[in-house]
Amino acid sequence: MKRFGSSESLGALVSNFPSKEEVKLAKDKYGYSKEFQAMLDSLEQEDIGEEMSGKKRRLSSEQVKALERSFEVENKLEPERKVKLAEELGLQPRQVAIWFQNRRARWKTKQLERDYSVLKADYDGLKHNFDSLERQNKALAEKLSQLKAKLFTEGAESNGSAKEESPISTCKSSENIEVEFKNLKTKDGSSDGDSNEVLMKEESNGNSSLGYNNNNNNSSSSNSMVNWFQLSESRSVAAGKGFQGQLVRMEEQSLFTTDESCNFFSVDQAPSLHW
DNA sequence: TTGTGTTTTATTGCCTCC
DNA sequence: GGAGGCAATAAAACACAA
Repeated sequence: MKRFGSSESLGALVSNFPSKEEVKLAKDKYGYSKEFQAMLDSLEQEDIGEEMSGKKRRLSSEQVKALERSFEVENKLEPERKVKLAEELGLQPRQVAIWFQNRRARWKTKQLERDYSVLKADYDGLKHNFDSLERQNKALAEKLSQLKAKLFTEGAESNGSAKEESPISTCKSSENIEVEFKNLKTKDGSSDGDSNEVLMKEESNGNSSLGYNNNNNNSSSSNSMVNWFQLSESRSVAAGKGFQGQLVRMEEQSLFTTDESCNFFSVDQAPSLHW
């Protein structure tokens, strides 16, 4: 049934046109004028010629419309429906089957294109976010080294009077850093209660899923640092997912060793993200 | 008009299911 | 082993710029 001879396929090609018998019958029945008779004869010759050459013939727009409607209902074709459709449209059942097959192939291609654009949009969004976080991370690292340098010089100045005091390590303890950030926050006039406000602002900007507000990139580094903490606090409440969520949880659970807090902002050791 | 790219119709070969 | 589906492909029909 799958394989068919050339006569069957040719028959399918000309199936939606009047047969030679039909043309002959009409001539006998209606007795055409000489001119019309000649035209019919030439048509007859053309018809035979096309049948012999086996040219493809496109389906009419009505036939295609009907097939499309049927495809929308169900893209697979049961034998009964195939025969019924073929009868309704004056086509061979095989033509209907082929049309459905090709139509499914076209649909699949389109679907792949749609899936691709969705995935690409997702990827672009994530990449944009990642770049933004990377920039922020860099700025924070720079600020941290500035603070460390400042602290070192202050320590050196006061070192003359308190030599017995334990030397300041190259990296501050996490408690000291925390105290310093708290001071910074109070200097900026912000309080803990502002954290939700930042989050809400951010979410109202349409960055609710992952994003930082990129407009913050040009703000002063102390502001960005404070914002970072505010965001961290807010996100621990908002149960952030993935990378950010992990950072917040680490902070909450005091998982930072002194060394870790030193390296935390290191751009060279950016966390690897498994997409 | 013609060359070229795209779409549509049909064929072939292979695979799976019953 | 027959029936039907799918991927790859051929070839005709069509669209369109030059």
